[in-house]
Amino acid sequence: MLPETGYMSLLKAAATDRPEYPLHRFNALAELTRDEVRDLQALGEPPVRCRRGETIRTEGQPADGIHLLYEGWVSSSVVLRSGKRLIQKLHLPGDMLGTPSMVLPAAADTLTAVTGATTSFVPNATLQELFARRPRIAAMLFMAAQLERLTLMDALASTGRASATESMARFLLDLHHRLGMLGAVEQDCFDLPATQEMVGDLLGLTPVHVNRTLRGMVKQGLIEMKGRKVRLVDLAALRSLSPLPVRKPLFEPSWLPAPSANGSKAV
Amino acid sequence: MLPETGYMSLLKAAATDRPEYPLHRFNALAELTRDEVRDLQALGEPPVRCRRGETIRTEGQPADGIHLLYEGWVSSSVVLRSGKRLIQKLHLPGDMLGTPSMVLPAAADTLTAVTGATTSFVPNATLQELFARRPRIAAMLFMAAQLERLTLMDALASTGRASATESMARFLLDLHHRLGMLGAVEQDCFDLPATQEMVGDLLGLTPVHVNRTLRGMVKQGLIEMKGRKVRLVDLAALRSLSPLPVRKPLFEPSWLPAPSANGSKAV
DNA sequence: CGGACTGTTGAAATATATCAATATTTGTGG
DNA sequence: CCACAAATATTGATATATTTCAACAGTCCG
Repeated sequence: MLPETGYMSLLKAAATDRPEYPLHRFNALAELTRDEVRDLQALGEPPVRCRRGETIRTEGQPADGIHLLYEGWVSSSVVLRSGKRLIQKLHLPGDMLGTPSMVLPAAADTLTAVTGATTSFVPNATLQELFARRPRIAAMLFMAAQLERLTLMDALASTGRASATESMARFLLDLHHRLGMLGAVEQDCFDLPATQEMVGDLLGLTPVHVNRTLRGMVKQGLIEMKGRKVRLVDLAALRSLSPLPVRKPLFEPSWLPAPSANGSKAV
Repeated sequence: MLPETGYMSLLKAAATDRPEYPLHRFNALAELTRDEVRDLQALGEPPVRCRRGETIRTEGQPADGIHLLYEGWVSSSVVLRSGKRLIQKLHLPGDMLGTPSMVLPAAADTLTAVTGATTSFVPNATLQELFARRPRIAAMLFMAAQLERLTLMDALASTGRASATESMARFLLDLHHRLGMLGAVEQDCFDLPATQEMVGDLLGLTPVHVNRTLRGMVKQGLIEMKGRKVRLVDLAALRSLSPLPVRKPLFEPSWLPAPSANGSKAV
């Protein structure tokens, strides 16, 4: 019972000193009301901490909810029949993990902590309730799903059709952009906790070739690397290498429903 | 003004003799009430017919709505910076086209009719109203988006990481499955109106290599081809070639909201 | 301190792209 | 219905990016 006690104490600590769920993804879509913020912050169960390499959820397991990522990096991966692993996405804080599996009896992907990570579980029933009570948040979740589709479409465009260097450029620019929104980029320099093997599984390349590609880009003066820090030296050149430009989603789409009136009091 | 008259008469004809929008995608998720069916059938503007090769909507154009596909095949494509074209998906009847662009100021993809096709436009404002009025349909649309994400994830798994033959097997099995739901498959034989170049743009292969791959599969006895008809001769072998199994979505997920009570009268 | 990951580099093998030429099909106007 | 042009399919020879295999050097972490 020893592990249990550690887990319980962690839960207790989280309940009293709960970290904040980053809402920048929602804020990019619309200005949230105070009630909406409160609802979203209270959505999940108490956040749980897991260590690097730990599995949060395994492909094929029954899945009856999603996970909110509070802190850290988490990968979403699938194993192909050939035995190869495919990483579909590297999730950053603020992402909602595992939503595609909501329509399946079992989880479609495996969620693994790339760094230490804090996540919070949200049962499907809770989401159902939110959908019925807050049509505006429902619409935003729908839009978030469409944004994820766009991301996947762009990934599809870069993988297979583009050269290794082009794919890599896109990957680095995407991270640069997403980490930038979290304030984790300084002078175009950021932490890349993924191993080269992971990057390979993400881009559809051999780890060996990932290495050669990165070294080549360093030699060309496109990037600098030191340990697990990367600096994008020549952003312009990287952008012109990338098969697609980074997308700018629309701010406050006109067709969002009005905020619901039912909150703690007025709105 | 000549084209206008043709267009107008077509609209009028459609208004009186409107074709049905295939709802099998929704029916796979939940049993629709009569009111829901009525709402969905009345959702779009009068359907419009377009001919093979015609463009329904171009990438970069302002997009303030989506398209329901009533009949025919439509491709969704993007042009990369390199000039290469990427086809993201071949849409079949019942699909909703262009939803990812709802979160963007301009369309993310170009919609082109692969065969003659009938589509109906749905302004974003109409969808907004539906979201607010029918939370259950909103939830189903959300789930449909998640299903599309799964499809894209699988496509990502097959493109770039799998061999040409494996990708092709998956592509053919996917069509076999989707066309089957529409009743367009007889004895594992179906029409494939896409050119080999299109298939190449879809799988990330050269048209030349698409040809070699198909011919190879014929020689191996996996498939048969005659004109633009394909027959999947050895389904078992194709399935074991495919990098991922075809997914079976969950029927009637328990967390769907209850149908709204407001029907033909009150709102 | 040592063992296990992780990164780096080289040489050979291979799947796919590219270039090019010819056959076949499809669509269109007479 | 035919004839003709354009689009599409087919096949061969060669080029190339990436993989695979293999060996070794760092680096992390208990």
